[in-house]
Amino acid sequence: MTPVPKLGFRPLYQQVRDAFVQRLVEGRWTPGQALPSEIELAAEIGVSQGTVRKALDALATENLVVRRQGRGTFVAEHDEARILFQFFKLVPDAGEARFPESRIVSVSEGNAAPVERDVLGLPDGARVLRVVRVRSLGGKPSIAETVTLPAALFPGLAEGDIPNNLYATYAGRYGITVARAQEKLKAVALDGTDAALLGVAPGHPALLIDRQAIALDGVTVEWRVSRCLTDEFHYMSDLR
Amino acid sequence: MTPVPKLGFRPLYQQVRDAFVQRLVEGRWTPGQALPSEIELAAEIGVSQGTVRKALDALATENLVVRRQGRGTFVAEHDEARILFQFFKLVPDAGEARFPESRIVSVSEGNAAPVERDVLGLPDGARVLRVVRVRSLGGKPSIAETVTLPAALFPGLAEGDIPNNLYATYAGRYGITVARAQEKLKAVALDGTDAALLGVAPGHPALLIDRQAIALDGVTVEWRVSRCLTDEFHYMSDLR
DNA sequence: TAGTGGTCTAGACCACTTC
DNA sequence: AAGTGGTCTAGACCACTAG
Repeated sequence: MTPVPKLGFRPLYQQVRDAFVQRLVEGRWTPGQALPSEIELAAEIGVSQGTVRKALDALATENLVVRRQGRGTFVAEHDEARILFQFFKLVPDAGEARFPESRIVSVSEGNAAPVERDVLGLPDGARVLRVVRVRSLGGKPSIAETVTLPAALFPGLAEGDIPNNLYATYAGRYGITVARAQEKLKAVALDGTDAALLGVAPGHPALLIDRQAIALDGVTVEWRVSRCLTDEFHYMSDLR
Repeated sequence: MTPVPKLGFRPLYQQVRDAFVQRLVEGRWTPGQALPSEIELAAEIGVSQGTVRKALDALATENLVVRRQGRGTFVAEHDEARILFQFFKLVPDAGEARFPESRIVSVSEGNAAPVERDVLGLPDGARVLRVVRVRSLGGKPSIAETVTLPAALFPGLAEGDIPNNLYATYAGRYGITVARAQEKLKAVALDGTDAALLGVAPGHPALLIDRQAIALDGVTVEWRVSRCLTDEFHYMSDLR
């Protein structure tokens, strides 16, 4: 007898995890909501409590849910505190991290340029929103950034006020949860435009952050390029 | 009856994990070595196999051991591939990451300056080694860096050749395993000295990386300040 | 074929929160 | 006191590697 090599083998708890992610994608479970207890979920799906536990632990590791002993398991929210911790790595050299304030410079819509289509994975002729804003840390303009979004994903966003906490808005108004982001950092000299926005001389060194934000379903939903003054701030990176 | 609040409660599997880390610190388990099987460890310590498993899984998450199904659990090594993946975040804009070559500029020993004592947690009067080197990526000088080490931890290092892969040497010759690192990034303009080392004009923008490397026992064993050209490279950071 | 880590289950008990 | 997630155990079976 030849043993059958199960090539498509995927552990049960990962299948359960995927099913749970699907519920998040579809909005059946929404941010802040309490999930059913492990026992209930296990009974519903027809697996043991331990398997449900492994699936939920995986989601907790991915910061998609928060587990609180004695209380329950909750869908993670994009509140400022969480974003500050998870997605905002620019902190003061001395003192505590704060969520930056924003001043909108311009909002526009147009046909996606080839670069934008490439980064966001959009088809020819797709339209994008472009938000340019200056963000201040401790009252001082410190970040000049351009946020590029697929217009199709965020209908009506350009008409209203652009909120300060974008990720909370993606989740709350559009049901899109940013699960992770990839950043590429470079050191550059500021051009005249950005220097003026930040109130420094042209040529001033700045940290260039090129970020792609990726939603639960793996789709890139935002391209953000930020130029940051790092005279009194630094980008924090933990390696382990 | 009042239930006793166990303030110092620490799960068994974490205590087991700590005991295993201790073996690593003491060199009873050395890089590359195969650990006893889960069953043997469980029998030796007197806990269940599941508890040993949780402890080993924790160590694997911390990149201190590597688990290979069907083969065993091994102490992680500081080979170039691992360092490249874990501790070296500067990659070419196009193409594959490579381990950089090094050219030593100077090696010196002296009394630790106040900053150095502060960063490395050294007492007054302690001595340090300072290594200045230029590292090349793809044949092009791209990183000028100063590595500062407590002389007491690395006796005789200054006399011999300074190897390219420092972390492998810390582990192999001195039994010191770098477990994690904290990096602070800034954008700066290069001064004349560094610009000359890297073959660019003074004032050229560079990515400043200020790294503290922390050993298994939590002690800071290295302070490294690197100035990196990012014209053809970027620093990769994954947020999740 | 034997030995390893990986998965899955079932059940007992503990720590924490809330009522 | 009840309900939640967290720990610990014991055992069965699976997937992978090596001799």
